[in-house]
This record gives sequence, C-alpha cells and structure tokens, in this order.
Amino acid sequence: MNLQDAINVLKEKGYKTTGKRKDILEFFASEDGYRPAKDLIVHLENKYGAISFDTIYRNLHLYHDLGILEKTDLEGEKHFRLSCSHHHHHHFICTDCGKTKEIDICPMDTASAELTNYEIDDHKFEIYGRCPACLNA
Amino acid sequence: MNLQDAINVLKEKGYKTTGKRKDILEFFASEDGYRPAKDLIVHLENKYGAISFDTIYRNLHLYHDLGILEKTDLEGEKHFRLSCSHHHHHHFICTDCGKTKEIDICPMDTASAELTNYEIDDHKFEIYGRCPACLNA
DNA sequence: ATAAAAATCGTAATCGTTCCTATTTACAAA
DNA sequence: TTTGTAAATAGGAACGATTACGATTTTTAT
Repeated sequence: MNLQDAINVLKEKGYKTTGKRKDILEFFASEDGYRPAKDLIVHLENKYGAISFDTIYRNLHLYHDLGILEKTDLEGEKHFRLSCSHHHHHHFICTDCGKTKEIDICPMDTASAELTNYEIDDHKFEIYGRCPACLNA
Repeated sequence: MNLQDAINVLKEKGYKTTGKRKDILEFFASEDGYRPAKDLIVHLENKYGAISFDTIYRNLHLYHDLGILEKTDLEGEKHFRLSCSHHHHHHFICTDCGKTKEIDICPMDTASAELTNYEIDDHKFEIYGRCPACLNA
C-alpha cells in the first residue's frame, strides 16, 4: 500500500481527502515501521503547531478499518504502519527503531489442526529484537 | 506453576508471603485463562472491601518478573495468567471467556532462519477466537 | 517482644485514548 | 462560482488503566 493507493481507497469509499489526511498518510509512507500515535502527533505539530487528538485517533481508526494501516499493541501503546497489502505474512519488529522485516512463515496452517471445534478469528505472530542497523549503532 | 510452587519462589527469593500475595495467587490458580487487573481488583474487593492499586500492580509486576505470571497485551489492557512452566508453547485465547488452550507449535525454529544478523529477544504467537464452550453458549 | 525492612494504604498524578460541542472545510449541485 | 450540507477538525474535558508517593501497617528475623 502506497500513498496513492490509500488516497484512492479514501475516494472510492466516499471519504474526504483533507490536507491532514494526506499528511498522515505521507507520514506513514515515509516511515517503514510501526509508529505510535505520539510520533504522528509530534510530526503534525511541527507543521501545524497544534493538532486535535480527535483528528489523530479518528483517522488512525478510519485507516485501520479501511485496511490502509496495520495495527499492533506494543507495551500498552497502539502502533501503526502502512499495510503490506500483498501476500499474508508476519513481522520481525525492532524494539529500538520500530522498523520491520517480513517473515514469510505463517504457523496457522499447522496450528489450526490443533483447534478443531474452535472458531479462529485472528492470530498474531511477531518477533521482537534488534535489527542489524541498530546492532551496529 | 501451581500455588505452592509460586509461594516457594517467593520465599526462596526472600519476598514476604503476605495474605494478599496469597490471595492473588489463589485467584490466578482458580482461573485458567488470561485475566486483567480489573478482575483481580473486583475479586479482592469482595474480600477486603477496598484494595490499593499499588498492591495490585506491584504484585502483578513482581510475579511477572519472577516468572510466576505470564503477561499479554489485549486491547490496551494487560492480562495475566499463571505461568505454564513446563515446555515452551503458545496459546489460543478465547476472546469471550479468556480461557486458553496450549498450541504445541512454535514457528521460531523455521522463522529464525530468515533473521540472520538480527538479535532475537522475544516472540509472540497467539491465536484469537472462541472456544467450544463459548460457541455453544 | 521488638526493631528493621518490606508491604500496603489512600490518593494524586500520569499516560494513552475517547468523547463532546462548536466551528470550519471539502465537495457536490445549482 | 457560489452555496448548502454533510463530513471533518478544534479545543478541551473526561475516561480507564496504570504509576507514583508519603504515611502507616505488617512480616519476619533476632
């Protein structure tokens, strides 16, 4: 998912493409890892001086609902990144810089065999650690 | 990990075994799923009428640090359960009742091959859905 | 029994997030 | 291009989970 794809989704669904909505998308397009709302707030405050929490969180939720952003809970704080809309995969997440690396293994294929009679709605497989760049720094 | 094991760990490490510490352990021993602090507070308030947040959270952290409790972040709320100290495994978590089922598959064996030059500190594999009991209710 | 250390209490503060009403803006239709 | 209106944003209050803190109580070792 890139900036233009995301804007197209917004238009298709009839949402207005405001300056702040674009700013938010640009922010995530310029990052390649999970970021908390806090970082986005700082980024937008640099441009606007002040920004409403409502705007931040309403749009984060909207983007998540539209599949534009992926979300994960890290230490009680929600983090977001642009969706990797190609094939199903999971992530290594660097606990220093937040950058991610795709992991092409999904354990669900075999795990679901252990769960007959269970309704499976979702799953999470994440690996935490430090990326080579952070290890060298 | 059962009640007695947990008390032994406390004593070995030189922590005091107070009535409330035992109550907390008994609470988790009587549950077999992940529970939020909130549930523990309600449980202890039934017995004592009031309980300090400090006592709740200090002991949850202590137990987690000592390996007595496992922790997971579910929708911005930390949930705890007695550690399953036998072999390494993961959990299916029922989003209705919080009960868990062990999953004996760990994807790290194969996944770590994709992460040469990365430092791996931790990982999470959780499956969410509804257990047979909740499906029938 | 008693003293020292540790644990708990009661409450205030903090942090991330949600909610509310008034105002502003984007967009469509004239 | 103006205008009507639904949608979006502002600004700040409220909320829920968690953390922090000085005063008090309890556990445990002596």
